Amino acid sequence: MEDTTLATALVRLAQLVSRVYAEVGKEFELTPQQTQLLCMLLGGSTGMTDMSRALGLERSSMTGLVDRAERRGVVARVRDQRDRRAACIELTEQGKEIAYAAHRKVTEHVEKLIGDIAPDDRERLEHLVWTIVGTPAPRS
Amino acid sequence: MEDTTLATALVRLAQLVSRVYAEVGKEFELTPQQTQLLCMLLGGSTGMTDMSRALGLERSSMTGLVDRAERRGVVARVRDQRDRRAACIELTEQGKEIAYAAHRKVTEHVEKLIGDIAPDDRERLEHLVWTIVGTPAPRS
DNA sequence: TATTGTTATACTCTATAACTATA
DNA sequence: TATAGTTATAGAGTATAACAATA
Repeated sequence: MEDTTLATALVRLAQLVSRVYAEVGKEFELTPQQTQLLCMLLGGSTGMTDMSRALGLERSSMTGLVDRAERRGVVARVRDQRDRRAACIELTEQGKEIAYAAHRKVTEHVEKLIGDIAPDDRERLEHLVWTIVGTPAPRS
Repeated sequence: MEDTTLATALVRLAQLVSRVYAEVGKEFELTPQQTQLLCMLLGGSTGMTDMSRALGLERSSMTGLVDRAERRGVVARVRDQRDRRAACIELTEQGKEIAYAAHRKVTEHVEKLIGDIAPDDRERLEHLVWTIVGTPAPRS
């Protein structure tokens, strides 16, 4: 009756990783969602609609998320001159520092989670997971 | 500048799995958290404190979560006769049905996510992930 | 007309602190 | 005293529907 399938293992892994966001965020007095937002913005600034798609949220939910992040001084809305409806969400200087630090910590925690697996296994795992998430690591 | 590390891949994987819970939950008119709660209870009934540890939540947060799940008729609090402080959270009949169905759907969605990887790779992945999450699959 | 983003509203989720009841 | 769970409170997260401004 014990469930030992691959799917269940991945679900468990995902839960552990999610908790990393919560723990790291706490160190910076950020919520898990704000931490995720900041890490995402390290990949570049984008508009509200793009971000809501990337995070799987409604646009109206993004408004609140960005409002609170802005109030904390980690992001800023910059109005686009070409399309005056659009807003570009950018990291502030403080936001960049926190985002870098948080990203580094998330990576550290996840590495600790992975533990000491053999380099061969590690490479296989990396390749397989990238295959699953759909953006395979470029052959180096 | 593109981040192709294993840690980043796992973070993405976690986000995809989280979304699966949200999507599946929606089909049953459950929130992602309620869906997770129900799936967890398929493993057996437990007390509030145990559950809060398992989910990484405060006990007071559990109270609310269980309140709402109870109001929906999917779980029930059963008082322990030996320790009259303790409450055992159980799935109702309807809760069991929904939990089974939701668990099946979650598995299906995750399987779809995994896609068509070779059986060999699949087995390797399964073994590696169970090693990481700490409850290795029994050698069958 | 379609799109971008916001507002209004109503829940759910979560934590902290203080509490009750039982052990 | 310690533990199991709840309540009170406050804030964060989220969705739906209706809206404003711009394209």
